[in-house]
Amino acid sequence: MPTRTAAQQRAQARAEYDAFLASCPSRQLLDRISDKWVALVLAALGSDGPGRPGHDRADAPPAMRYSELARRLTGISQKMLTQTLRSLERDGLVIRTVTPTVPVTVTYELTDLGLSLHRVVRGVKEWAEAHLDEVRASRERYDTARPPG
Amino acid sequence: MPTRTAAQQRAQARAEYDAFLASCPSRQLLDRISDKWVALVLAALGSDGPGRPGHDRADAPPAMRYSELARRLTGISQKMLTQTLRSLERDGLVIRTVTPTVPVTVTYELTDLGLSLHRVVRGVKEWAEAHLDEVRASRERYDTARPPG
DNA sequence: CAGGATCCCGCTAGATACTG
DNA sequence: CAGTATCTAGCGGGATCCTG
Repeated sequence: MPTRTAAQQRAQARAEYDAFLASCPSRQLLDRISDKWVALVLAALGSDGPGRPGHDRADAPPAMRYSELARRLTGISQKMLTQTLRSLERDGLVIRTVTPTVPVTVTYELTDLGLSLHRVVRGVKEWAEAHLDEVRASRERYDTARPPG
Repeated sequence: MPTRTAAQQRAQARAEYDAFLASCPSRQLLDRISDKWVALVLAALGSDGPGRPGHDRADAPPAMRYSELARRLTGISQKMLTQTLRSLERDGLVIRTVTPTVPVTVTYELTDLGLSLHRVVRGVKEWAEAHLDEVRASRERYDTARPPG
């Protein structure tokens, strides 16, 4: 009888990388994906169903145009949007498709790898939306307990 | 017959906040929790079981001392550790406990709210560790396809 | 339409020194 | 031990102008 379960062994076998260690390259990757714009872009590209009406296939991640993303992510600068999308493309999380119309049409869609990250990262956005009130209440308590001065 | 399922209605009812909107306060909260150090601190405080041996209760989130956290999160500066912990405390995600020994002992532990965030954020760290190889391969392909120059 | 290039400011993260 | 205080360099990120 083993001291570890099969699930634990699997988890450990996969974890040759440890983001707790500054020297581990997974630390830098964690830094990259722990980003507001990454979360929002992935959320936009991964959301299907009622939140995003009018897309073609119901089961596949919808492709979105650059301008669509820019409209969806209010307040993002074109620089940050482009930069984020390039980074995601380089990391294999999104596919960039250029259609030579005039003017040119560029669409972005999640890869399978990007979809897998979307599934975990969407939770962060949803958590923020769901628990904002509790966080605000806590801040108010904290700030009134020790007045800022 | 409703056009939306009960689950969809619930999700929408909760989502009075929308982080896609720059004006929505949940956007700022998303920005705060989309942070490398937040992810790592929560991961450290939330991890129980074989990853962190020697804690007292097996089911409760373990309390950790400041120095323990500093040792675990290699490369973090004391400034960032303190700052991150203060922010998490203010937001109601961790509890800071001061024990008047000499020298003083300070421990941190997750609140229920913090535990709920930990459950979603732990996935991000694990994703980075699990998929780093794929990301690296993608980067190499991308960079060789278009040489940096 | 979908960016590329450039300028520039602000704030943040790190290093260092000091303390109850 | 667990911080606080101060300084500074660096760069993240916005604004603006230009283009295939």
